[in-house]
Amino acid sequence: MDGHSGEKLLYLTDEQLRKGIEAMFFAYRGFTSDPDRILEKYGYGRAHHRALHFVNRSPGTTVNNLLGILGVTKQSLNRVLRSLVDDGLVESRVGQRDKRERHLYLTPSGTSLERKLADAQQARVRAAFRDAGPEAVAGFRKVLEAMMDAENKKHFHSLKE
Amino acid sequence: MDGHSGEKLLYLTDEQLRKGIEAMFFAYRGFTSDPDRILEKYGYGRAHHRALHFVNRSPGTTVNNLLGILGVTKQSLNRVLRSLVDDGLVESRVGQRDKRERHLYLTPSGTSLERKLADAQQARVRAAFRDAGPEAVAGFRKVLEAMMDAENKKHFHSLKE
DNA sequence: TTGGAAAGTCAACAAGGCTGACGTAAAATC
DNA sequence: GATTTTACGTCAGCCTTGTTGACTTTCCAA
Repeated sequence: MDGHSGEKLLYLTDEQLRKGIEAMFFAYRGFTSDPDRILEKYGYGRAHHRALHFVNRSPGTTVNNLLGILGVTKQSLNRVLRSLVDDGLVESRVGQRDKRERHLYLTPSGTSLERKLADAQQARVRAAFRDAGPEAVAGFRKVLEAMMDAENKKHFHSLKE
Repeated sequence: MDGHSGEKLLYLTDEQLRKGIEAMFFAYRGFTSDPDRILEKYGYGRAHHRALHFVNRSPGTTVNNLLGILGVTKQSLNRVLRSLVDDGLVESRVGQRDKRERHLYLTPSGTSLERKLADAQQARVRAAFRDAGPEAVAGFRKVLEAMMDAENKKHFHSLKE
């Protein structure tokens, strides 16, 4: 028996894993709650937020690229995208080189709502980061990245910074 | 200008906050994907997983307590709970002291499915924890806890170590 | 020139949230 | 003892957001 190695691996016990899993569950609820409240006032949902976020992050992205990032069907994305285009928050431009493609951009009102949602969400994350400190934040990022699928990790790294 | 403090607060810039937010989004997808695949085979969804998880964690918990933890309406929970009871995974016992209450327990088959789901989810979390190391895990937990609502933090701490 | 990729659309369906209303039993309170 | 509150269940209906399948149009590229 090696008491030392048992001590070192405390964070891998069933109990600790369960607590980590529960932490993800409860934290994710807080994570989405502030934007959710704003979206409700606009008659939008989380799917609209995600679309606005990633279009803002990669202006000119194609629908197909967005599908890969969001991991939903085109029918599902199209419904969300259509309402955003109809409401004048997103502009869909036919591709120059390849006219089958649609390139997506936020309009000024789209940018404005995205900013509002990001502010709300960032306020909570900023507070959490500040409270936890830089080393905790580094650990947080490290664990989250290790938790991603290979596919999602690719998308994650393809986004700037 | 203070270059030093700018350096120290790098993790609070807009870019870093956005990356933290995106990390949560992509990681949460990985986090739920393994149990989701198992649930599908049983004709269940994430809501069933959550119910099984928390009933397992607090055997004998009341419906009302579970409602608080899950943060959904009783109609929504009831639909899920009914199917689990009908399928013989959860047992609902009338309270001894207060007969209005229903106390919830996993049956052997309920325990078995919960174990299977937990194994799948824990495998990924364990691998992520192992890769990231104990200090990263501590930071991960610290940030997640700071991200929770007061209400959720209360629920989180009420669950046994 | 033709095959296939990209995009859009229609229809139908399911999970899982929600509100509102109603009923029942039991506990708590007046 | 009568009334009110609590805990739970249930019916009905609605919404968002995911799914599959089928079909069309456009248009690049082999």
